[in-house]
Amino acid sequence: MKRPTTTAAAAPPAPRAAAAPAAPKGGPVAASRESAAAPRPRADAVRNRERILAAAREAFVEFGSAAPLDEVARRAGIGNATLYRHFPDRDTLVHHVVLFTTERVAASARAALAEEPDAFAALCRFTHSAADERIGALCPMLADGFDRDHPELLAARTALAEAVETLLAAGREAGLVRADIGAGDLMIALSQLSRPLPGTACFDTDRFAHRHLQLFLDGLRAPARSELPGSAATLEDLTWKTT
Amino acid sequence: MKRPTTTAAAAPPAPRAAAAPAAPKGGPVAASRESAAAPRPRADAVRNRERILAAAREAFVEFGSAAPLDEVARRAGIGNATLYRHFPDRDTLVHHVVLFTTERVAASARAALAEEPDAFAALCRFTHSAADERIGALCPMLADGFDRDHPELLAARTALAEAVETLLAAGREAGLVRADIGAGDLMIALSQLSRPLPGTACFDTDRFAHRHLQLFLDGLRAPARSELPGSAATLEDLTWKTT
DNA sequence: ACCGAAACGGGGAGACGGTCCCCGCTTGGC
DNA sequence: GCCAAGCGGGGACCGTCTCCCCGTTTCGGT
Repeated sequence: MKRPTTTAAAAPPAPRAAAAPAAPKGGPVAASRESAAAPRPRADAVRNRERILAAAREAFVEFGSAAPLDEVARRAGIGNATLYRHFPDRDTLVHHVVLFTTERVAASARAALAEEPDAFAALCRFTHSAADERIGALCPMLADGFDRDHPELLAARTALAEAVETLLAAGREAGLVRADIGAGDLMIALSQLSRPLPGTACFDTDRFAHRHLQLFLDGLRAPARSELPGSAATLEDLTWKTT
Repeated sequence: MKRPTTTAAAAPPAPRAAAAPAAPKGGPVAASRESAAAPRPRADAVRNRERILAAAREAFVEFGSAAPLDEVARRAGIGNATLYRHFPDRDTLVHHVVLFTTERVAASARAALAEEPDAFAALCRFTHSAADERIGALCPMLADGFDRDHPELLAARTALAEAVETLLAAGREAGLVRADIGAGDLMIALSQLSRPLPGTACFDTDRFAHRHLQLFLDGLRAPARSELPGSAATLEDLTWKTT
């Protein structure tokens, strides 16, 4: 859960070796001039990059997106200079953490949908694994200066939205999920319940988070046991927010 | 919080009129020397004191107990000097906010218990009104330097604990609340769901909070719809926490 | 095994933001 | 109508975070 060793999480800031064969042998010197600025990054640099993203994700969930960067570096077990070398400023780091997390959560939604035959079981599996993936790290996206409309993010967010909506729709159609809730309701409550209580790195969040998520999920089952105040929260309700 | 000035956090900054008749008319000058320092506070001072407590409660829920004090003053609609005059340092303010909130939440628990015939309805009423009372403002109590054992707080906390336990026990005995949850589970989830999402003073928390609380409450009903991981959280689990 | 270059870590200057005090003005209360 | 308690704004101090500099280590190719 804490080790993001799985996929090639995001577009690396150091342009990857994608264009490797682009440089013809004939002119290695000329190749180094412009397009072929892709000297495959060192193994330890890649490892550190992933450690930083994982550490930042935890720290952002705990302290918000204003978490001290030196603290992030400390948790990642690296020097602060290394952090700044990989991500020149805070905005860049936040951007990549959000992207990283969005993609991982979306992947877990698709996996749940594909692998669980029961629609409600799929919803449960997604919910618990999104908590483990620290979906709360997406909250900085709602903050003021964040570039919500960056193409990379837009794509990732759309994919996530689609997966979650599908998951919920399946549950509703199977008559297993009450009809008066929206994907926004799930995402908000999920973020809230999986966050550590403020000022308390101390007692382990996870022990309680999964209990309370399960209780919440029990409340989502059909038939509904009560009437809800207000109206269902859609995912648009989350991204819009007019400051 | 950072400064261990904790010692005197107790003394009420504005000695109330408790000792009002202590000053005999015969010697008003002599009276001002020591014991009778209880000149009934002015009406506007009392009003400001309450505004500060209310504003601080909101700010602490939103930013944690490290919220900028100038921000608290701004929300209270007063100058910062007035804030410091009422509460000489942050610890004192936090102390009084926690006390204030604890007492109000406990009162609402007792009211729910006394006035609602149905045990589950009482639990619902308490839950929603605790959210309105910003129970999340009690979280600073879990922070590092906080003097949890101050007599005033201890009494208030005990009263709150007793009321909540009674509320839950009534629900359990009536067979309306599942048996595998503790008061700690309720209080934690309640705090979490009623908190604003970080970095977002923007979209109104309350609109969603009550929906999600209601969903959570639906999950608390008997019969239980699932088996919970871990074990029930007691209220001791909340106050202990060994840093 | 060796070498060059890429990557790393620690320490510190600068800047930002929060705390808290000082002093002239306003307002409540007798 | 008096006067003292209470108020508000502005600013100096100070702790903290950011970000850069430079000597050292480690990777990866030959």
